[in-house]
Amino acid sequence: MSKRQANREEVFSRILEAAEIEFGLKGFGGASLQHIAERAGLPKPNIVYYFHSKANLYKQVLNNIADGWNDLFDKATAMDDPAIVLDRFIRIKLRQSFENGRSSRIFAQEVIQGAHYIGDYLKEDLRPWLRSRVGVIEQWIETGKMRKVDPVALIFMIWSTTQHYADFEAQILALTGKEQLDEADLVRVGDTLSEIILRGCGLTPPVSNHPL
Amino acid sequence: MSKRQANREEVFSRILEAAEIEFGLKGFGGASLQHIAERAGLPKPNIVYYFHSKANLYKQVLNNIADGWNDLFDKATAMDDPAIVLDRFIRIKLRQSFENGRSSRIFAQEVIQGAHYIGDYLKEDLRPWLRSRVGVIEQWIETGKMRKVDPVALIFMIWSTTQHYADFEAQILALTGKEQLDEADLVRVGDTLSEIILRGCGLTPPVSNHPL
DNA sequence: GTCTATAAGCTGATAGAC
DNA sequence: GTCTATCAGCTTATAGAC
Repeated sequence: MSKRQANREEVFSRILEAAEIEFGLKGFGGASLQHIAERAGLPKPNIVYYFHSKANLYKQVLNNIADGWNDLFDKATAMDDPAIVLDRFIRIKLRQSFENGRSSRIFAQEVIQGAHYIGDYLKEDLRPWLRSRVGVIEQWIETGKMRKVDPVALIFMIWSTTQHYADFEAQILALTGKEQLDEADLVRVGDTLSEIILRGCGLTPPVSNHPL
Repeated sequence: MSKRQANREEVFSRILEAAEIEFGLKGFGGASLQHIAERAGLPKPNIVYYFHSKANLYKQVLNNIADGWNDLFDKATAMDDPAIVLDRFIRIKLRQSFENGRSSRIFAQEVIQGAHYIGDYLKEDLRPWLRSRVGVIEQWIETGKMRKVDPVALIFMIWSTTQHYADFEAQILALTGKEQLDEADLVRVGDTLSEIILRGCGLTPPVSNHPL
């Protein structure tokens, strides 16, 4: 790779990171190329030169986020133990919320505002993923491995409870008086969520509650 | 009340409703007084005349939303049956999400963007409310009425799972292929959430599962 | 390829006529 | 009290120098 290409990629990722921060703080409409450029340490027109338009830069940011979301739950089959799979799924999702809240907040704002830029991803990628995971849960129920619950509502439940700690971080900090959430919070919340949801599904939580 | 005052109040509420819609769709930064004025059927300067500034109009909208959030859980005491109280709390919250999602989405965007305009409400109103509800749950646990769980994490769990159906409505519709959520969905999701959370707390869900 | 300069339009807010 | 006309500043995006 030439020096020029290396520099080009470095500029690309610097802009993307600056854009991620600004879009996360103010949403698509509230963010401006001006502030993104300042944060990236570049003249404003360079942003447009590299990404053609604000909307396109936003799409790139959204794509980057969606790419990083491959969960362990992906590979689970009807053969696996639902208690272990769901416990891990909850704790991994929760850790992602604690450690990379910005991505979750950008995605949340995009969905709240109607999912106009990400609608295709939801219908073409996430929807098949959901259907296949619902199939696994239905098999767990049919084979008596867990209590009969609505699989879609269960998955939405795990998503919402874990993402809450990223999306509503400001509210949680204001309510608890903390300056930031720490590893102890992660373990405590993970234990609570895992125990309630697993017991609610008629499962026994795994003995070793590693926070992962 | 004079005719003039009546008209004044009607204009006030018309602007507030238009603002609620625009802020809900695009967030504070993305919404413009121009579009709010057009939606309200008024010239743009009238918005500023009535509400002094965009930020103030936004605060008024936020205040209106917070005022409407007094739950039945407010009046619960350690004497009450946690199964009945929590079941009702979940179903009322869920119905609010189904029927008035716009309010939830405005509030969610405000919190995601840092809760700068609503920070005082969180610290001065919602925080004491949370502390008092945590106290009730702790007494339920101490008197053996329910299993020991982290009370704060439990309340966040109920908030997040119910608000999810308002805030992430676009995602849910895209994933399920529905055009809108209906009464049957409300009952089905309410049953699932109530059963999982109550069983997870060592409680037996109430026999009659009214959606309220 | 990367920058400066600038265009064309929209922003929140105001001044002043009626 | 309500409107028209307008302000200065910021928005995205482009044209053209280097």
